[in-house]
Amino acid sequence: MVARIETCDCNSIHQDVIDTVKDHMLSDKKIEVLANFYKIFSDNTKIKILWALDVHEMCVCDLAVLTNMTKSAISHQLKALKEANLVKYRRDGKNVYYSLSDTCTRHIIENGILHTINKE
Amino acid sequence: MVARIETCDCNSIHQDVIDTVKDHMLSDKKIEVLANFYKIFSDNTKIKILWALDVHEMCVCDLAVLTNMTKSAISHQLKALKEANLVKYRRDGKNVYYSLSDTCTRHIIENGILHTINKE
DNA sequence: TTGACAATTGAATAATTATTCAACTATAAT
DNA sequence: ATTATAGTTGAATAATTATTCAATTGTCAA
Repeated sequence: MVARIETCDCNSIHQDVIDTVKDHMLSDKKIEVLANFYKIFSDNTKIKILWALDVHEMCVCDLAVLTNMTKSAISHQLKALKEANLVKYRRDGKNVYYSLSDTCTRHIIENGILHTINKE
Repeated sequence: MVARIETCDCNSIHQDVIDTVKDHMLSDKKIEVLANFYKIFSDNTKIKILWALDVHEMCVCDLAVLTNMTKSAISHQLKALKEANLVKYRRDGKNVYYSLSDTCTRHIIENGILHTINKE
């Protein structure tokens, strides 16, 4: 028997509505994965990096100059993008060149722009 | 004359690439607005609320019970969703009923699910 | 094999966002 | 009017995420 933790002191809950919604609810796992996916696109730096890489592959240093940030900061961000499978890389001598690994990336960004077109 | 703050000590920057990318870059404003838009979808609670409201309009208390969170926490989240113009509300007596104000919301979520389908 | 430099890493710090808490407003019923 | 309940609010706190800093790795050239 699990102790139910009350977070709500309401009397007028609509239990039928809650039940219906629960039946149609996404799984916690799906929500978690989805939130993590959009988390990438909720950061200015990451969007900038992704958009730049869609134009041309770049090394860490190029990205640092472009964004006026340190190589370390960029490297940390690229790590997150790698873990999300959004970028790939190749080493050439001392440089590591990054590029997009997923064609959806541009669409996600463009789609977001469409939905925010009147908000700038 | 603006003092250039050096964030990079590299010698091997590819200035041609940086220039090309700069030409195709999104404006800072667009990136900002876009990041703020996706910020909404980068939070588990907000996704849960939005998905629930797509199924049926709900009062704050219903949402609190559904998500097992306090009314206050839900209310704060709803405020953010209101400011993003994603939800609308109507008062009926002591209750305030929220619903989606933008049909794009479900598409954004479903689109995200498509892109993360193999990651759960 | 040593020096130089691009890149990465982990830990510390800074910045941002979510939640809690207590006080408050709005509405309805007595 | 008073009381009860739904919802909101602002400030404090907690939790999360980004950036900095210092040290380290990998590669190349001398």
